[in-house]
Amino acid sequence: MRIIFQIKIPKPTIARLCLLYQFLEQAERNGVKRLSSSQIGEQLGFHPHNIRKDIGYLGEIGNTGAGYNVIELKNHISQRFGLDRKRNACVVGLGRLGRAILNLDQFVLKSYKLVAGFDSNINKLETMKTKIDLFPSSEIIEIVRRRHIELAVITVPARAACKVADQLVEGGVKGIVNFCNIVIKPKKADVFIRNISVTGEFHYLSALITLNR
Amino acid sequence: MRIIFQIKIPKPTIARLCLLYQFLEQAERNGVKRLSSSQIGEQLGFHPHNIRKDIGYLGEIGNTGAGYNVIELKNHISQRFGLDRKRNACVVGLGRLGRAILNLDQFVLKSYKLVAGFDSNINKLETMKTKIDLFPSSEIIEIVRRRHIELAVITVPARAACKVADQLVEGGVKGIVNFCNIVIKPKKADVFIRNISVTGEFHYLSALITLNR
DNA sequence: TAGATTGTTAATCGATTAACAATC
DNA sequence: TAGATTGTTAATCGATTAACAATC
Repeated sequence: MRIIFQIKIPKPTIARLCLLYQFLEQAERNGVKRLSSSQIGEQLGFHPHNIRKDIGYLGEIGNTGAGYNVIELKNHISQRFGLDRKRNACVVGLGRLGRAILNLDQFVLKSYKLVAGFDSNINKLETMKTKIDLFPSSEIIEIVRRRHIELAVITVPARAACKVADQLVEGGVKGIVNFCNIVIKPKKADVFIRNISVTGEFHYLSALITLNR
Repeated sequence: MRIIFQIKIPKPTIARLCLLYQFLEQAERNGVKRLSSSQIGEQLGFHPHNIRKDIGYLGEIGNTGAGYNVIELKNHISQRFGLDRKRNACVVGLGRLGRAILNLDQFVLKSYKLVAGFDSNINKLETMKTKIDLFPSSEIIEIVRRRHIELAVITVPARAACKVADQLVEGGVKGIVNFCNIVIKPKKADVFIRNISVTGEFHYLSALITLNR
């Protein structure tokens, strides 16, 4: 028996295990039953050492000599990382991108449920067709609180993004995916923000290409 | 005078400097002329030490005692990372998300130019209204080659993503933003892939929330 | 059993933080 | 000049890679 609860998992490990989780879902759909650390490393582009070490943080065992059971391993990650919990989410800013995300189907969204969409343009809210409830942005704090929304996607124009983020956090949101072309930094230690934009990703790729790293 | 050319820039540094670049653009728009490492660190959530070290890799100097000139620093990053080069890009998969990206305006896209959209559904190509030239997916390799496309966004259904990526790379694409719910690994050392999905980001945020890291 | 593959400790490598002299 | 802030070296910290005993 091992003592596992207080061990701190490094952030790079968390990121890799999330990737591994997605990979295991694929594998499961394809009917793969077992995978060894070297097979996983091969597919994901990591060293097998690294995979084993990462999995070691879960405090759970593969089968010595026979690799990992795909479903078991997947379940361990989802339990440890809280991916098995249903979480409510919302989208703020219903331009093309926001509407595209609001229309993702439940199969793609997995355990996340979109329970609200927000936009500052009230006319837009009235004319839009969607199964998800829509509200004016002025009601963000209240609705987030009432519907226990933990996660949010921001797709408003850049200048409005910071204010929206503050309101979401005030309502109780703990995680934000910010798709605006702007860097938002969390103001509270228990709130996490991912700043993602097509241009930002293009910049990073351009840098890698240029430096050939 | 310093010898700077052969110094290898660590990946975390590249990522931070890309973030810094975006931040400097904001600052410039807001009329900010100078920034110190502690001001930058404050805004971006890094230690000033780290900022200075990172900037040090550019082999260029701030003003001792007076911080960094916003425009100069921005230019150094863009030159070193090749962000000043115009690069052609394309979008493969013209569902809602793909169309949203295809319609991003040039102000948001900065130095990147979308020069082609692809979809396997030819009817869709004929009925879509857009200023960007559209082609059937079967022509990816040819068009990518002919139009010197370096960057691509993939927004096709997950099962088609790998094949699309292979074709893009064969045509000469060097950087891919994959928005599918699937992990694609680059098959050539000089090709870089960013796997991004709303669900994947939600997973990572959920893990951080659950582990409170 | 023999081969394969894990889990874990140790060794290396790299990145972050600290400190301080240089200097505008 | 004095205060502020950089650039850079050194010290610490953390993560990755290597190696190997344990074991299915």
